[in-house]
Amino acid sequence: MSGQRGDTREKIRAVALELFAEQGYEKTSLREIAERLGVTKAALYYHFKSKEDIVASLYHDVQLEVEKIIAWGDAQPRTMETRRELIRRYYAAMTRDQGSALIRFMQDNHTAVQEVKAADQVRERFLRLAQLVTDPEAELADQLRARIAFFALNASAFALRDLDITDEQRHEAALAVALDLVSGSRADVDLAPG
Amino acid sequence: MSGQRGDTREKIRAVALELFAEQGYEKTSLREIAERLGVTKAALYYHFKSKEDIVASLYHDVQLEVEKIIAWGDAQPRTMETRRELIRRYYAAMTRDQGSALIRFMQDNHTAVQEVKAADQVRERFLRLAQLVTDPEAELADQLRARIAFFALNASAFALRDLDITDEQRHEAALAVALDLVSGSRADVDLAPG
DNA sequence: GTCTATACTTTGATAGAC
DNA sequence: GTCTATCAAAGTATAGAC
Repeated sequence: MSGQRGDTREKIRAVALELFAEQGYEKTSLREIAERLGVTKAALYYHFKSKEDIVASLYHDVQLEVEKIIAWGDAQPRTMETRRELIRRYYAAMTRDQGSALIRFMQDNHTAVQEVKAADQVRERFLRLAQLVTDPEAELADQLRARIAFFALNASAFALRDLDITDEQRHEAALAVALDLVSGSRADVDLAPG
Repeated sequence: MSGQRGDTREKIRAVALELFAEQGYEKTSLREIAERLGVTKAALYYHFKSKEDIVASLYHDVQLEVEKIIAWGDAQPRTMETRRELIRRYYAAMTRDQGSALIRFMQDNHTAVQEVKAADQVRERFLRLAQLVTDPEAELADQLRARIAFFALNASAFALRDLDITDEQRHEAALAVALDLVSGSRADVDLAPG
């Protein structure tokens, strides 16, 4: 109750993320967000200059998160173990607090918010992440396999939703598959870790 | 059958798919579709009872396509070769004529059109497809690996878009990775960190 | 059966009062 | 910092022309 000082903006972001993740960006109206907060639509426009500006601020958080992982990766030797650690760090980021909701939302709505500059930047960072786990000398199929690792983490919720398993079991399986994918081709089993 | 006047509905579907795929479902207005066809918005409401009804009719096509593959798979012995052939048939369906645009659109906009019953049915059919390539006795990670095969086909365009390759090269790599994923576990690889 | 004219409702957005 | 009032454009709906 104390201090609705500067946190109205944060509340808007929280409610928006919740509703966006639940029903999609376009299906969520500003009236809905405002009503949930007990304010008027116009009040939102004091804190954000547009609806897209709200979603852009959400994307910004994802970008910072991915940026940290890339910065770490850039400073490492380009070894297999670095690649595997990149997967682990991405996995950690997307399972931590709201990271999952954010990344899932971002992936789900990537056409809806196509023109947002922040979204483009995030996509660009994802590509950088993909490049970090890719050996450009490897065969195309092997490069694709490594990059698909990130999608395996993201897609696991949908791909396994008919199975009666816990979130933890799913997370564990997703990480195992992702690490497997990034670890090289099936032909060359001699790619030892480390 | 396709007389001069029965095909307005088809023209609407074609223009809608084109615009939806290009700029997304929500970003495409009925006015835009109508103008492109030289009719009024209201005319669309004679052929379709709502905007969602248009997209539902598009989803219906995808559903029929996937349904055919499932029907074939259900009639086969549940062998490894059947699973591999399921991947090939799905790959063929999504690279044939408009199949690619349809499936890509569907994947890109799956939150935007979440409440469309047809979309739910398509998602349900995808799950059925996933089950057909899954050995329920296998370890969870291996089940996920097999199911991720479909995502590898779908995600290859995004995952490799920084590489200077032809569509054919990408398709070939995607198919190779998908067949690899569906072909079983990689128990021989050590998944523990360094 | 096929479409237009018209109007209704809700959306994202702006201006100005308190 | 939030409100009221208002806007243009969107999706929707129906009456009626041909």
